Amino acid sequence: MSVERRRSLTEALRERGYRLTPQRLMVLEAIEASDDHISAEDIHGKARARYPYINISTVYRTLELLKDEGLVAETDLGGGRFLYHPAGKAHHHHLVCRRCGRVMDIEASAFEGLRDELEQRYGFDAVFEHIAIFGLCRDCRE
Amino acid sequence: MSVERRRSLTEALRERGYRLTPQRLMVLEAIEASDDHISAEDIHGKARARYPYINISTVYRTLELLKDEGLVAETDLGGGRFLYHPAGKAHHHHLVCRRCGRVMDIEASAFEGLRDELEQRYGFDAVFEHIAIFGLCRDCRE
DNA sequence: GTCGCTTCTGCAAGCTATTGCAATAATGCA
DNA sequence: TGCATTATTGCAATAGCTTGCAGAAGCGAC
Repeated sequence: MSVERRRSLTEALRERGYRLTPQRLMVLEAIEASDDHISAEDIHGKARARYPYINISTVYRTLELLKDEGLVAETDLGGGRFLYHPAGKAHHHHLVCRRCGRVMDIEASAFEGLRDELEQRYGFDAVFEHIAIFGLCRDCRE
Repeated sequence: MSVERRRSLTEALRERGYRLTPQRLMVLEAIEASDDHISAEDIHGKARARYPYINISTVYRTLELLKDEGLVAETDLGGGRFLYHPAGKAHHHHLVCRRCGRVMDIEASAFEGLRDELEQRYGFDAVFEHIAIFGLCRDCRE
């Protein structure tokens, strides 16, 4: 994580009365260092390699904070645990194949039609955040 | 539960090599007796009122079975636990208001557009089962 | 630098849900 | 009706995540 990045994070947190702690930095860096989605357990493992005393509950509390700040996105891809990744990139969603387990990323624009429909029919302002949709991928449909 | 209903359930289970046990009947009846969605814990409570030795793990395993059989639908409405209801009625989904907590039922047809889009763009056969969509209801949008 | 306020952390306990295993009981067949 | 087979149950342990609380530490003021 760059120095500029860290400074902006410090300010972002401080504006809301949060503090910048080593634990929080380690959690965020573990997520940013991951190419793919990463689980809370793996984040804990990476952070503990640098600071063995960090507790898993601190990881979960930090993840909640980073979610609220919009820095990290949480997704349930159906593996019995939540996965996390940086929210900075363009919003996207996931198609999870129930047979082969493959996860495809799709553009958020796929949901625009549904969003408009829910708005018009029910007056509902839907928030789509890293949705996972389950089903069968092209290859597994035979 | 009517006698006819029970007989068809017996046959439905037996066709697949399952057995009809008192525990399974109690779980299913608890769900059917509930007007609304009901949690696993509440199902366990109702069943235990009739048979105090039934174990919570039996409830969960029965729920899994009933889900597989298509008799019961499971939904995560965001309260930190899953909720269950009979699947016999028309399929529907849920709009959950993040502010007031209100849950609106919506028709499954609202998802047809999205389904078609995922099929055409990605060749993906999406399965929408009692989806919960979070956002803001009409009243809470101010 | 250091003092004090308030947030944050680590620990332990707790919650919902799942799983391995041995005992139990439902079903088919003689 | 009784027996053998095999699904099912209850128990206990476990996984993932959350929460209450007391001590630790970040941050601003001096």
